[in-house]
Amino acid sequence: MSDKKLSTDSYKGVRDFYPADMAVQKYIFETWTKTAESFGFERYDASILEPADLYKAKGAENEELVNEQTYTFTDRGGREVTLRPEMTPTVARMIAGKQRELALPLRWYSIPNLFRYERPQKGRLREHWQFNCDIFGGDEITADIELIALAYQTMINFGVNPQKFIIKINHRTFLRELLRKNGSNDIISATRVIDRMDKLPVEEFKELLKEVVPENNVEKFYTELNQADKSLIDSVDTNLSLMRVIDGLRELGIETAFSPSLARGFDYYTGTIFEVFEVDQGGNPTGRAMLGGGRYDNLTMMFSNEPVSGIGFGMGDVTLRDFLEENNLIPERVRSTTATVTVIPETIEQNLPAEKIASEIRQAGISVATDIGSQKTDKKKARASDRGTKFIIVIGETEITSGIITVKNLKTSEEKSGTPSELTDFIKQNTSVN
RNA sequence: GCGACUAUUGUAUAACGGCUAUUACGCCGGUUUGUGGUACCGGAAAUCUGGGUUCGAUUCCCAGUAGUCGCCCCA
Repeated sequence: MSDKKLSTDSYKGVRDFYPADMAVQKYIFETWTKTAESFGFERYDASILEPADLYKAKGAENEELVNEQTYTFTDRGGREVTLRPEMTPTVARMIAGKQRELALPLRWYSIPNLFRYERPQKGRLREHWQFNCDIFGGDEITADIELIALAYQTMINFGVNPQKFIIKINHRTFLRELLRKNGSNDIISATRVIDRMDKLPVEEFKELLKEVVPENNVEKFYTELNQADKSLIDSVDTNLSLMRVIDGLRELGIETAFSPSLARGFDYYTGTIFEVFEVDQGGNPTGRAMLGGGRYDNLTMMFSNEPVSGIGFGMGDVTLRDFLEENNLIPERVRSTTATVTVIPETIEQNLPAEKIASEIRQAGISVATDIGSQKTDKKKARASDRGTKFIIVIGETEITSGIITVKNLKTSEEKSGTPSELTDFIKQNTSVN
């Protein structure tokens, strides 16, 4: 056999979830689900496959995204298909499809896997899972407040100290007016430049600003972008909702940081925009945004003439997981995936009788695994202990003929004998105490 | 698409250009142990691929490949 074997590596930029990884993933999904549902959000999903037109139709400004950063292929019937790179067009399609029967406002969430074709790097892979929450319709100000409160609560439910993150907030209309006031006429590219402020050295950033506002306005504009001050909002005077959103959140006990330089990349945002960042000890944002979102108008435009507006955010599992691990926020219990009870037959002949006993205990709603390996009993016990099972039951000839088995609590070394049904209470009591 | 860096058992690592390539964890087997946790003994397991320099290359050079981290872009 000299033929070349296949590599066991996963495809570039995607992950294998071995049980230990999957346990963490499950914890993340469960926390997302629990939080969204505690706000009355309903879950939806769709296929990862979408007609390529869904993304192309969004307009020329997304050309790079569609042509270079999606997985797009032709199916056997000659149709162009794309692996969904984001959830918004899909949810817009779904809403437009049932617009007549859906009563607004709607609170919907989803945990889709999304794909983008690009070079993997820290916090960015080719496939990731994203917690997507949207409120469609409803009073604009309150919807914004509620959605940001949900974003906040998500962080809290992961056990994150509020000192460890910051919610940056801004408003697209405010940004546009601020730019106009400073003499910019190309809003779209100006927004792109502004979005990079925190990434670039000051002088380099100012150089870029010269391309979007008149040179004699650069200093003043730069100062304003750094001015996290509400008086700046008033000075722009556009009758904005931004103030009311910030104040409303404060009433709910949630502090946000007004950030004139927050822009976000996508063009479909029209109102409130926000991002959540990790902060260092001095309270300064670090790294990549963990969560981001904003308000959009007329989301269903490409499907119908009846406008539906909303506000939503997305939170990726890759960045979140990095953050949780770096901050030791993944509870130890999450990592243990072993059954509560391990039944250990002494010989292979006793495997089947052991399965029968395991089955009886399972009837009581207890998770039970049987170690059907060929190792010696000692090895099996050691293995069960290493894997974190709470109880072991050794099955030998005596147990099978008598029907009386002995269960041992590995933590306390306490033992109890009896028939399987007599022992379930003992197991349950000790499990709940944990 | 552009750039920087890295590549040694399953994982993490060590080795002035020179003995049989180190150590830990994990895995397999054994002894000890109160029905496991401890301790001890033993075993399998690696220099990415192809060239070059050299008496001799894991080590130096070149190319390829792969990965990591940036840039671009950000859903």
